[in-house]
Amino acid sequence: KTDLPIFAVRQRLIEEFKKSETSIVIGETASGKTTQIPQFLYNCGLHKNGLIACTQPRRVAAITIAQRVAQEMGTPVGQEVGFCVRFEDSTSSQTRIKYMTDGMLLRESIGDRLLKKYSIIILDEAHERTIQTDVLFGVVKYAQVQRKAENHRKLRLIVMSATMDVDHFAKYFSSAPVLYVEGRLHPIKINYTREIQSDYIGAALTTVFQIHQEEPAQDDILVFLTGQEEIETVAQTIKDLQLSLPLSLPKLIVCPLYASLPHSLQLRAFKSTPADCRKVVLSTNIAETSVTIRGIKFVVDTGKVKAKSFNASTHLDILSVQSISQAQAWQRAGRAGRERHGIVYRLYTEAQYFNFSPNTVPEIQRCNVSNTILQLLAIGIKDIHAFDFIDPPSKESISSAFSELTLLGAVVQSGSKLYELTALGQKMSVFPLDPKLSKAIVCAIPQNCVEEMLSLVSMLSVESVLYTPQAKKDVALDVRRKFTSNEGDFVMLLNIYRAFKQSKGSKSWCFENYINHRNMNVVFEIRKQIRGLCLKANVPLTSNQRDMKVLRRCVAHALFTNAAELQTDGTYRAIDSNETVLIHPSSCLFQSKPSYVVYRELIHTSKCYMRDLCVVDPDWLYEAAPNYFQSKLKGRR
DNA sequence: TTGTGGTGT
Repeated sequence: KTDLPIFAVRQRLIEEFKKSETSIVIGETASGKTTQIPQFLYNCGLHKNGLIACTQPRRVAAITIAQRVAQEMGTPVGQEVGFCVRFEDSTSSQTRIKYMTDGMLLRESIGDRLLKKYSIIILDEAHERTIQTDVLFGVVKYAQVQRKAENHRKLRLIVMSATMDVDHFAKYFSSAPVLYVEGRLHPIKINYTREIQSDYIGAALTTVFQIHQEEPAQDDILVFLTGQEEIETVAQTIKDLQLSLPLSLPKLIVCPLYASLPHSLQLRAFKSTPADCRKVVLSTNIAETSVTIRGIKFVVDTGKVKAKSFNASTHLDILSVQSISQAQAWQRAGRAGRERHGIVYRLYTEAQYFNFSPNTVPEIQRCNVSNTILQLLAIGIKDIHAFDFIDPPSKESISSAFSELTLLGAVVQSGSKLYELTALGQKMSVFPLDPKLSKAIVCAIPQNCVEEMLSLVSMLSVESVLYTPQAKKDVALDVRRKFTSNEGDFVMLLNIYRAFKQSKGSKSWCFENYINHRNMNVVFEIRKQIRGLCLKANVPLTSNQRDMKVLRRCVAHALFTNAAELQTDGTYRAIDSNETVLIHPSSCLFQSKPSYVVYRELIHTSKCYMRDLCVVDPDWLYEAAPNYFQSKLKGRR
């Protein structure tokens, strides 16, 4: 390990850390900064017996890095070195170096805004600009100043990032010194197309076969595409085309890679390639940051990505194919040069590259921020407009969040631009859930159906638990028919949860019923966690197993802004936005036409569809928000 | 009559 480039600058880093309260460390992955810098600080006693936090955007990273560092220090995980992620905390009173997800540190700041148990906080992978890291920037900056003002122990901050946006970070952190650590990336040759490619999928196929015919086997290829369907189509095309190639060429092993692919199939992409074969990994942006594949020599970059954007006027999240940023293009290119020099084929011209925006728009400017705002208020930040965001969300996005939270009764306006948490909002902020789902739990308390609501909310908090492979679609739908309900998908989900519980979490039960076992286990974990939070908050764990009507009424009280009304032409009208919407064909209510429903979410594809529905009585909607519905219905023609 | 980039509490 001592041959890592970081050891060459160890002394200089330590001196700089001693000198300045805030430092910025720039270094590529594989520079060793994440594993070594916390150890340097610990070994020279700079933490003064407080905790050293090192935050990561991803759970897996927090866990595996902690394990590696513990091994290097020759101690079991959980003693001097530990990790803390949702559902799993390995730390003990001995722990001094704590790897944690940034979301976890943010949660802790609700209990102590000054984060007093930490003497050093390292924000790692800052260039990824997740919502949580962005909010933490403001929280730790405030904590540092305020701790000084209140004569608490000094808080030392270290921001670690790849080579992007350096000036932006330095400026935000009052011109903190920037320290560079050499990476270990091998040289990469970049090729652009000479002409603009109108068909990036066709261009990707051509490039893959060109590499395949000209380059030695064993040199694997990574292709960046935008989504599952595209990847499966390209995979099939490569397999088909391979049949017409000369037999003398090496065999192509095609490996799709995307997050919703079952784990066992994902693993194929990481297996080493047999001699005389070549691996082609067809991946979404999961291979940009979340996973690393060894042995990649060629990267084929289509320059496209599927990304979310938020429309504050319609309150809609839209997922669409967009051009990547220049920073993303370099991140992708870097995937080629990890073990030896690599070659990158960019399927766009150099002029197009210079037209890409230099940096990816931070997530906080692309998504609905209701949850973030609720969290900031819970931390104790009263004036959101004055909060020191490194890049603030748009005014429209913030006011859209406030109007949603006001409607839900979570906040009230207490000044021209000031908002306060209500008692309800306080209760809601206890749960690490979408605000509407937190409210559903609170609504269940007076109706005495808390246990059922915990199950439902947990089911609604994961990606779909239904597993419907295209080839076995009819069988899957048929075997799951026993769970469906004319009261809607919410009741169906509760039925599935109950059957899964009765099977004692059986994997074979899931297999037989076309249910995703991995996601069901997450449902169990979430339920256990929020049930624990209820106990801590003295929420009575009441149960009403039979009466689904009372459960649906609570749902109506919490999700009334997601209500839709049947129109005479058979379509629905979303009452909040007045848009025409349809029942998604995957819903168990697809064949029926209930007069009023609430939905979990809208997805905008070929049409605007409501996904996950619950049949409601319009009276329940009025009960929940009389003024809102009166004005909404007045506007009707 | 259909489709889900990736994370996280």
